[in-house]
Amino acid sequence: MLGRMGLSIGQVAERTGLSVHALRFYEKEGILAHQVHRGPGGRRIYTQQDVDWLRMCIMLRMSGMPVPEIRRYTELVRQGDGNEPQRLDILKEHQERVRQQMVQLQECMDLITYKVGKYEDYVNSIAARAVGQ
Amino acid sequence: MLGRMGLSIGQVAERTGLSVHALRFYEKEGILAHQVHRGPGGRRIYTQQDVDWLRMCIMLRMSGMPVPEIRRYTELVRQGDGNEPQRLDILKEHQERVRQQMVQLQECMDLITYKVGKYEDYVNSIAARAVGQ
DNA sequence: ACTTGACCTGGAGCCGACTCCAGTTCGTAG
DNA sequence: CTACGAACTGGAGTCGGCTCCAGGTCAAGT
Repeated sequence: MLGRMGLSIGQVAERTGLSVHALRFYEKEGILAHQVHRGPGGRRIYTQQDVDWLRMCIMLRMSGMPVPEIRRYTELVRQGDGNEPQRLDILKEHQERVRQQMVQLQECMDLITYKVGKYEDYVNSIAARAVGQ
Repeated sequence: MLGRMGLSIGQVAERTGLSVHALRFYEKEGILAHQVHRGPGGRRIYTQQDVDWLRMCIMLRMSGMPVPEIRRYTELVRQGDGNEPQRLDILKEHQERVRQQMVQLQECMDLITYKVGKYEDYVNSIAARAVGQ
Protein backbone atom coordinates (compact mmCIF):
# COMPACT_ATOMS: atom_id res chain seq x y z
CA MET A 1 0.00 0.00 0.00
CA LEU A 2 1.08 3.50 -0.92
CA GLY A 3 3.95 2.04 -2.96
CA ARG A 4 7.37 1.60 -1.44
CA MET A 5 8.27 5.27 -1.28
CA GLY A 6 5.37 6.61 0.78
CA LEU A 7 4.41 5.95 4.37
CA SER A 8 1.04 6.33 6.03
CA ILE A 9 0.71 8.19 9.29
CA GLY A 10 0.29 4.87 11.08
CA GLN A 11 3.53 3.52 9.63
CA VAL A 12 5.35 6.68 10.67
CA ALA A 13 3.89 6.33 14.15
CA GLU A 14 5.30 2.82 14.34
CA ARG A 15 8.71 3.87 13.05
CA THR A 16 9.08 6.90 15.29
CA GLY A 17 7.28 5.82 18.42
CA LEU A 18 5.06 8.88 18.25
CA SER A 19 1.28 8.47 18.28
CA VAL A 20 -0.73 9.44 15.21
CA HIS A 21 -2.21 12.16 17.39
CA ALA A 22 1.23 13.50 18.16
CA LEU A 23 2.17 13.40 14.48
CA ARG A 24 -0.82 15.51 13.50
CA PHE A 25 -0.11 17.78 16.43
CA TYR A 26 3.50 18.28 15.35
CA GLU A 27 2.37 19.06 11.85
CA LYS A 28 -0.11 21.63 13.10
CA GLU A 29 2.68 23.13 15.19
CA GLY A 30 4.81 23.53 12.10
CA ILE A 31 7.36 20.88 12.97
CA LEU A 32 7.87 19.34 9.58
CA ALA A 33 10.68 20.50 7.35
CA HIS A 34 8.45 20.25 4.32
CA GLN A 35 4.71 20.32 3.85
CA VAL A 36 3.57 16.75 4.10
CA HIS A 37 2.22 15.38 0.85
CA ARG A 38 -1.37 14.16 0.61
CA GLY A 39 -2.65 11.17 -1.31
CA PRO A 40 -6.09 10.77 -2.86
CA GLY A 41 -8.70 11.11 -0.15
CA GLY A 42 -6.54 13.63 1.66
CA ARG A 43 -4.40 11.11 3.52
CA ARG A 44 -0.95 12.07 4.57
CA ILE A 45 1.96 10.46 2.79
CA TYR A 46 5.27 10.73 4.56
CA THR A 47 8.70 10.19 3.09
CA GLN A 48 11.76 8.67 4.69
CA GLN A 49 13.16 12.20 5.02
CA ASP A 50 10.13 13.16 7.06
CA VAL A 51 10.82 10.23 9.34
CA ASP A 52 14.47 11.22 9.68
CA TRP A 53 13.51 14.79 10.45
CA LEU A 54 10.99 13.65 13.03
CA ARG A 55 13.59 11.47 14.67
CA MET A 56 15.80 14.48 15.11
CA CYS A 57 12.92 16.50 16.49
CA ILE A 58 12.27 13.70 18.94
CA MET A 59 15.85 13.99 20.13
CA LEU A 60 15.41 17.71 20.59
CA ARG A 61 12.14 17.21 22.47
CA MET A 62 13.56 14.44 24.65
CA SER A 63 16.35 16.72 25.67
CA GLY A 64 13.86 19.38 26.65
CA MET A 65 13.68 21.74 23.71
CA PRO A 66 10.20 23.30 23.77
CA VAL A 67 7.97 22.87 20.74
CA PRO A 68 8.04 26.59 19.83
CA GLU A 69 11.81 26.53 19.62
CA ILE A 70 11.78 23.41 17.47
CA ARG A 71 9.35 25.31 15.27
CA ARG A 72 11.75 28.24 14.96
CA TYR A 73 14.54 25.89 13.99
CA THR A 74 12.28 24.13 11.52
CA GLU A 75 11.30 27.43 9.95
CA LEU A 76 14.93 28.35 9.44
CA VAL A 77 15.57 25.05 7.71
CA ARG A 78 12.47 25.55 5.61
CA GLN A 79 13.69 28.95 4.50
CA GLY A 80 16.73 27.31 3.00
CA ASP A 81 20.36 28.38 2.76
CA GLY A 82 21.69 31.52 4.29
CA ASN A 83 20.58 31.35 7.88
CA GLU A 84 22.99 28.72 9.11
CA PRO A 85 24.41 31.04 11.79
CA GLN A 86 20.97 31.36 13.38
CA ARG A 87 20.44 27.62 13.28
CA LEU A 88 23.82 27.20 14.90
CA ASP A 89 22.84 29.66 17.63
CA ILE A 90 19.74 27.70 18.48
CA LEU A 91 21.64 24.44 18.58
CA LYS A 92 24.48 25.83 20.68
CA GLU A 93 22.09 27.38 23.16
CA HIS A 94 20.28 24.13 23.47
CA GLN A 95 23.53 22.23 23.78
CA GLU A 96 24.43 24.37 26.75
CA ARG A 97 21.09 23.74 28.39
CA VAL A 98 21.50 20.02 27.89
CA ARG A 99 24.98 20.20 29.38
CA GLN A 100 23.61 21.90 32.48
CA GLN A 101 20.81 19.40 32.69
CA MET A 102 23.33 16.58 32.63
CA VAL A 103 25.36 18.17 35.39
CA GLN A 104 22.24 18.55 37.52
CA LEU A 105 21.17 15.03 36.81
CA GLN A 106 24.61 13.79 37.80
CA GLU A 107 24.33 15.65 41.10
CA CYS A 108 20.98 14.05 41.75
CA MET A 109 22.42 10.70 40.79
CA ASP A 110 25.30 11.15 43.23
CA LEU A 111 22.91 11.88 46.08
CA ILE A 112 20.67 8.97 45.19
CA THR A 113 23.61 6.63 44.88
CA TYR A 114 24.88 7.76 48.25
CA LYS A 115 21.50 7.08 49.85
CA VAL A 116 21.10 3.76 48.12
CA GLY A 117 24.52 2.78 49.46
CA LYS A 118 23.61 3.73 52.98
CA TYR A 119 20.29 1.90 52.88
CA GLU A 120 21.91 -1.17 51.37
CA ASP A 121 24.49 -1.27 54.13
CA TYR A 122 21.80 -0.87 56.71
CA VAL A 123 19.47 -3.46 55.25
CA ASN A 124 22.33 -5.91 54.88
CA SER A 125 23.47 -5.40 58.43
CA ILE A 126 19.97 -6.14 59.65
CA ALA A 127 19.80 -9.26 57.50
CA ALA A 128 23.18 -10.43 58.80
CA ARG A 129 22.13 -9.90 62.40
CA ALA A 130 18.96 -11.90 61.79
CA VAL A 131 21.10 -14.81 60.65
CA GLY A 132 22.98 -14.60 63.89
CA GLN A 133 26.32 -13.22 62.85
CA MET B 1 12.75 37.24 64.20
CA LEU B 2 11.46 33.83 65.12
CA GLY B 3 14.60 33.24 67.16
CA ARG B 4 17.62 31.58 65.60
CA MET B 5 16.15 28.11 65.47
CA GLY B 6 13.01 28.78 63.41
CA LEU B 7 12.58 29.91 59.84
CA SER B 8 9.63 31.62 58.21
CA ILE B 9 8.22 30.31 54.96
CA GLY B 10 9.85 33.22 53.16
CA GLN B 11 13.25 32.38 54.57
CA VAL B 12 12.84 28.77 53.53
CA ALA B 13 11.84 29.90 50.07
CA GLU B 14 15.05 31.90 49.86
CA ARG B 15 17.19 29.03 51.12
CA THR B 16 15.67 26.36 48.88
CA GLY B 17 14.83 28.31 45.77
CA LEU B 18 11.22 27.15 45.98
CA SER B 19 8.42 29.72 45.96
CA VAL B 20 6.27 30.14 49.06
CA HIS B 21 3.43 28.81 46.92
CA ALA B 22 5.40 25.69 46.13
CA LEU B 23 6.26 25.24 49.80
CA ARG B 24 2.59 25.30 50.83
CA PHE B 25 1.79 23.05 47.90
CA TYR B 26 4.42 20.51 48.96
CA GLU B 27 3.09 20.54 52.47
CA LYS B 28 -0.45 19.95 51.24
CA GLU B 29 0.90 17.08 49.14
CA GLY B 30 2.42 15.50 52.21
CA ILE B 31 6.02 16.12 51.31
CA LEU B 32 7.38 17.06 54.69
CA ALA B 33 8.98 14.45 56.90
CA HIS B 34 7.36 15.98 59.95
CA GLN B 35 4.32 18.16 60.44
CA VAL B 36 5.52 21.71 60.18
CA HIS B 37 5.29 23.61 63.45
CA ARG B 38 3.12 26.73 63.71
CA GLY B 39 3.87 29.88 65.61
CA PRO B 40 1.35 32.24 67.21
CA GLY B 41 -0.95 33.55 64.50
CA GLY B 42 -0.76 30.23 62.71
CA ARG B 43 2.42 30.97 60.79
CA ARG B 44 4.63 28.14 59.71
CA ILE B 45 7.96 27.72 61.47
CA TYR B 46 10.45 25.54 59.66
CA THR B 47 13.54 23.95 61.13
CA GLN B 48 16.88 23.35 59.48
CA GLN B 49 15.92 19.68 59.17
CA ASP B 50 12.88 20.71 57.15
CA VAL B 51 15.15 22.65 54.84
CA ASP B 52 17.51 19.69 54.49
CA TRP B 53 14.62 17.38 53.73
CA LEU B 54 13.24 19.81 51.17
CA ARG B 55 16.61 20.01 49.50
CA MET B 56 16.59 16.27 49.07
CA CYS B 57 13.05 16.35 47.70
CA ILE B 58 14.17 19.00 45.25
CA MET B 59 16.87 16.66 44.03
CA LEU B 60 14.31 13.91 43.57
CA ARG B 61 11.96 16.26 41.72
CA MET B 62 14.71 17.65 39.53
CA SER B 63 15.59 14.16 38.48
CA GLY B 64 11.99 13.52 37.55
CA MET B 65 10.47 11.71 40.50
CA PRO B 66 6.76 12.54 40.49
CA VAL B 67 5.24 14.18 43.54
CA PRO B 68 3.11 11.14 44.46
CA GLU B 69 6.20 8.95 44.63
CA ILE B 70 8.02 11.47 46.76
CA ARG B 71 4.98 11.37 49.00
CA ARG B 72 5.19 7.60 49.29
CA TYR B 73 8.84 7.83 50.22
CA THR B 74 8.09 10.58 52.70
CA GLU B 75 5.38 8.49 54.30
CA LEU B 76 7.75 5.60 54.79
CA VAL B 77 10.25 7.87 56.49
CA ARG B 78 7.48 9.30 58.63
CA GLN B 79 6.45 5.83 59.73
CA GLY B 80 9.88 5.33 61.20
CA ASP B 81 12.19 2.33 61.41
CA GLY B 82 11.38 -0.98 59.87
CA ASN B 83 10.54 -0.17 56.29
CA GLU B 84 14.04 0.51 55.03
CA PRO B 85 13.76 -2.18 52.34
CA GLN B 86 10.78 -0.41 50.79
CA ARG B 87 12.57 2.91 50.88
CA LEU B 88 15.53 1.26 49.23
CA ASP B 89 13.25 -0.13 46.51
CA ILE B 90 11.90 3.29 45.68
CA LEU B 91 15.37 4.78 45.55
CA LYS B 92 16.81 1.99 43.42
CA GLU B 93 13.93 2.17 40.99
CA HIS B 94 14.39 5.87 40.67
CA GLN B 95 18.14 5.46 40.32
CA GLU B 96 17.55 3.21 37.36
CA ARG B 97 15.21 5.70 35.74
CA VAL B 98 17.75 8.46 36.22
CA ARG B 99 20.44 6.26 34.71
CA GLN B 100 18.30 5.71 31.62
CA GLN B 101 17.52 9.37 31.44
CA MET B 102 21.21 10.16 31.46
CA VAL B 103 21.88 7.68 28.69
CA GLN B 104 19.12 9.22 26.58
CA LEU B 105 20.35 12.69 27.29
CA GLN B 106 23.84 11.66 26.27
CA GLU B 107 22.49 10.33 22.98
CA CYS B 108 20.73 13.62 22.36
CA MET B 109 23.88 15.46 23.29
CA ASP B 110 25.91 13.42 20.83
CA LEU B 111 23.52 14.25 18.00
CA ILE B 112 23.45 17.92 18.90
CA THR B 113 27.21 18.08 19.19
CA TYR B 114 27.52 16.42 15.80
CA LYS B 115 25.18 18.96 14.24
CA VAL B 116 26.85 21.89 15.97
CA GLY B 117 30.17 20.66 14.58
CA LYS B 118 28.83 20.45 11.07
CA TYR B 119 27.24 23.88 11.21
CA GLU B 120 30.37 25.40 12.68
CA ASP B 121 32.48 23.99 9.90
CA TYR B 122 30.05 25.26 7.34
CA VAL B 123 29.70 28.73 8.84
CA ASN B 124 33.48 29.02 9.18
CA SER B 125 34.05 27.95 5.60
CA ILE B 126 31.64 30.63 4.44
CA ALA B 127 33.36 33.24 6.58
CA ALA B 128 36.76 32.21 5.25
CA ARG B 129 35.54 32.45 1.69
CA ALA B 130 34.16 35.93 2.35
CA VAL B 131 37.60 37.07 3.45
CA GLY B 132 38.97 35.83 0.18
CA GLN B 133 40.87 32.75 1.20
C1' DA C 1 -22.31 -4.57 -1.55
C1' DC C 2 -20.71 -4.46 2.88
C1' DT C 3 -17.74 -4.53 6.72
C1' DT C 4 -13.69 -3.18 8.88
C1' DG C 5 -10.06 -0.54 10.18
C1' DA C 6 -7.11 3.30 9.22
C1' DC C 7 -7.59 7.96 8.28
C1' DC C 8 -9.62 12.83 8.23
C1' DT C 9 -10.95 17.53 10.90
C1' DG C 10 -11.75 20.83 14.68
C1' DG C 11 -12.07 21.29 19.09
C1' DA C 12 -12.48 19.71 23.87
C1' DG C 13 -10.22 17.38 27.73
C1' DC C 14 -6.45 15.87 30.65
C1' DC C 15 -2.35 15.74 33.60
C1' DG C 16 1.30 17.37 36.47
C1' DA C 17 3.16 20.86 38.93
C1' DC C 18 2.80 24.67 40.17
C1' DT C 19 1.01 29.81 40.31
C1' DC C 20 -2.03 33.17 41.38
C1' DC C 21 -6.25 35.34 43.38
C1' DA C 22 -9.38 37.15 46.88
C1' DG C 23 -10.11 38.23 51.15
C1' DT C 24 -8.18 38.25 55.69
C1' DT C 25 -4.81 38.49 59.62
C1' DC C 26 -0.43 39.39 61.80
C1' DG C 27 3.41 42.03 63.60
C1' DT C 28 6.92 45.35 63.43
C1' DA C 29 8.55 50.15 62.20
C1' DG C 30 7.58 55.00 62.30
C1' DC D 1 -2.31 54.00 65.72
C1' DT D 2 -1.57 53.22 61.33
C1' DA D 3 0.52 51.50 57.46
C1' DC D 4 3.16 48.04 55.38
C1' DG D 5 4.96 43.74 54.06
C1' DA D 6 4.62 38.99 54.89
C1' DA D 7 1.77 35.31 56.05
C1' DC D 8 -2.75 32.73 56.10
C1' DT D 9 -6.72 29.81 53.47
C1' DG D 10 -9.36 27.49 49.70
C1' DG D 11 -9.98 27.33 45.30
C1' DA D 12 -9.41 28.78 40.51
C1' DG D 13 -6.21 29.42 36.63
C1' DT D 14 -2.11 28.42 33.71
C1' DC D 15 1.02 26.01 30.74
C1' DG D 16 2.99 22.50 27.88
C1' DG D 17 2.30 18.61 25.45
C1' DC D 18 -0.20 15.74 24.13
C1' DT D 19 -4.75 12.66 24.00
C1' DC D 20 -9.21 11.82 22.93
C1' DC D 21 -13.93 12.59 20.97
C1' DA D 22 -17.56 13.19 17.53
C1' DG D 23 -18.79 12.71 13.23
C1' DG D 24 -17.51 11.66 8.88
C1' DT D 25 -14.49 9.58 4.60
C1' DC D 26 -11.93 6.14 2.30
C1' DA D 27 -10.10 1.67 0.52
C1' DA D 28 -9.05 -3.12 0.61
C1' DG D 29 -10.73 -7.75 1.54
C1' DT D 30 -14.72 -11.33 1.23
